[in-house]
Amino acid sequence: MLIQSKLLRLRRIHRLLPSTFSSLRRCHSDSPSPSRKDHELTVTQVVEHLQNPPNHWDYDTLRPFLFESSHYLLLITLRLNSIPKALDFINYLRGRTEHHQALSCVFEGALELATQHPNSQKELLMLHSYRKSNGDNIALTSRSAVLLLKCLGEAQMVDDSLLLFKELNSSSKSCGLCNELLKGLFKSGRIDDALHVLDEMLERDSNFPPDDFTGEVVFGVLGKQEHHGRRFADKEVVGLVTKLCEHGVFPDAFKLTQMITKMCRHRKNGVAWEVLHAVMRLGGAVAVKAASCNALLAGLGRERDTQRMNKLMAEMEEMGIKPSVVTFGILVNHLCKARRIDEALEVFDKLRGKGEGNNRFDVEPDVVLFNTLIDGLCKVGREEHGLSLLEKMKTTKQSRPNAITYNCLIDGFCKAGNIGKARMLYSQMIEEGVQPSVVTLNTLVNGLCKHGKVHNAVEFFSEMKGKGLQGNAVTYTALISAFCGVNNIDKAMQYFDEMLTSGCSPDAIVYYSLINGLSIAGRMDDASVVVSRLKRAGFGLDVACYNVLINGFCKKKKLERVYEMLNEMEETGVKPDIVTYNTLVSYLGKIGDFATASKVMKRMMKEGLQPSVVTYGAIIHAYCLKENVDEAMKIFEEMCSKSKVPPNTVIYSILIDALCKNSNVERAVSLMDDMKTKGVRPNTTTYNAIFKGVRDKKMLQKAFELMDRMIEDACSPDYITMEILTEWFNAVGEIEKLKCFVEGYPVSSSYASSPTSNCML
DNA sequence: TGTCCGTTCT
Repeated sequence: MLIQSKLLRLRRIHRLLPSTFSSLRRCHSDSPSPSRKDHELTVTQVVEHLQNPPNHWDYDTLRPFLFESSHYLLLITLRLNSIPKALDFINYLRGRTEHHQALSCVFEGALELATQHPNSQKELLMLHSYRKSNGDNIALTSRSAVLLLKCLGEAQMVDDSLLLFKELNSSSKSCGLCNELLKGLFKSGRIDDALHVLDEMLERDSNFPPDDFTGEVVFGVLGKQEHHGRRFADKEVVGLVTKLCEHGVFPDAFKLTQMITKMCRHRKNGVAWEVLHAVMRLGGAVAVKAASCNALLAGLGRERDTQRMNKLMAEMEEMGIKPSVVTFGILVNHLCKARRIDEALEVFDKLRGKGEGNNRFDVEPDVVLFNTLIDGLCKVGREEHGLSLLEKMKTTKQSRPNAITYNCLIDGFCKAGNIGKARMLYSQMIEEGVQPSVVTLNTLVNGLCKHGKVHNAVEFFSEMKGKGLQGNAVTYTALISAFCGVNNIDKAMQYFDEMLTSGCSPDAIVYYSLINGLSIAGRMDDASVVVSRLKRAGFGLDVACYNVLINGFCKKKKLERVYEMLNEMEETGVKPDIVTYNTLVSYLGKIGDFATASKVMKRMMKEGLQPSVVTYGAIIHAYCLKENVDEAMKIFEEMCSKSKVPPNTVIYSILIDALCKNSNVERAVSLMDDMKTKGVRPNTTTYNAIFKGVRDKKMLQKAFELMDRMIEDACSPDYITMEILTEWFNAVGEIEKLKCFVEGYPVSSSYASSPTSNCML
């Protein structure tokens, strides 16, 4: 750029009188024509004359020049080669001539000299101030205007720029000048002023229509991640792009992509859509490449807008915009996230030419595409298929498996409970020289934690730390949650401190997990301390976190803290959700405050939140606690017949428990049957409740039958189950059956004649 | 311009 403008300037001066300008002589070997030679002499004479102090200057000697071509004056000024001298010249002329054009030319010369000065910006600004305070009658040439605007723009002297622009008449305005002004205006965040200038440029009969540089400036601003000043309105963006394109000024592929990406990031898919389509409509496949379409496709994918994704794909095909491997990456990812994995595999096969027609897209799958598919397969529990793709990758040259490939598979096998295979894959990646990342670490730590192997997780983490791999907030979240889960709060706190001292930067989630753990453990004072630390770290609480705290304070019967939380939510604009209301209703029900509970529910409905199964559960539970099982059953019947929320396991469990306590075991048993027909799976709590009932009524055969059903339901007995059954079965001499049951064998007489032998299998 | 890990109440 700089070189280019210098060259332009030189060429301009060159055109005037090349051979007279010593610095140019070297690059201009033509011998000067005789007429030029004449002028050279006179110019040289004047320059020599002006070397005298100004009070010795003779106006008569100079006068002929003032009225000859203004180019000579510019040349003379340049040859003075001194800004103070040029200013002397201007001052001299200002007092003597009516010929304003002469002044303008000498001033232009002074500006040119300033641009060549080592400290050009300062010199130019000095000339600007000079003109502001002394030179009302120095009209600017268009060249002078450009030079001044450029320097004012760089100095962010926007108001001066605008004044200067206004003072120019239409004929001295040029596209280059407007571009300089625009650059300065955008740089200072003066969006409105810039749009005003653009309006002038984009007028139908504009004398200075936009050029490519205008486009570079405007599209650059529209694509920047952040800019000062106000944001552009959606309409302004679309209008600007459209109008520029109508003038034949198109964004390059990079800038268009950048613009679209930015709009999509700001959840403005609609604007991005219009912008891309404006460029497509006016510029076609020449102006729009796959990358820009991909940016929009990715945005649409994030919003799950399948319809418009399809439409855009069709348009690309129609216009001859060739999709790239990234296009397919986005498509496949979208299908995977929608759990439409088989369709994703179909797309994958198509581009590799396995489907009908050969490789009609001429696209080779890359690592990202493979990884996307493998992850998609793992997420729906098809890890084995994922493994086969891993093997396929190893046979290709351009898409060797990387850490992400292994991370997806390791996570898949962890989630499926196959920790052994996950660890094997880890060893395999090391063997193959694929460097594990912090995500690999986190995936394994989390997998181990989630399967009750917290100790192994800690061990693995230490091993990785030994290899120089630091954990991040995700690692610590997994460990903190795991230790809270086994009620080892001290260890959780210890890891939280380690995280802070190890220089790892925590995020909101890691705070949430600790607050959650502390609240469940009933350590509300500690939870409050972590909340204030979270706030000090610049984070805020989300609804889920408020819900956790409200629940914790409810359990501790600290109602004033509950209200404090609710007020804070209102102040910070965090809207209570159904969980918040359920927590409150549940608490009020438990303390028997039905009046307030019903008020809360009314408020909930007013906020547009419909009661959920948990809301019903809370009320049913409350009636059961009041030993009003009839009312509880009435609500239950209502749920079954009228409401849109069918009862779930928890609700059945509550009622079965209450009925048994009320000695209505028959009704409880019939509810168990009801669950079976309705397909609601009982859990251990349900069985524990009914076991207590049948034990109290000494219904031994029923107990055997239920034990078999419990095994069928893949529901394992816990220590409460054992407490209920052990003493009873001992007393009636059936302890062997209990042993079989614990090991997962059927016990009722309809199954095995010899339970003992069964147990030995 | 597309791929992987953590918190979420009743």
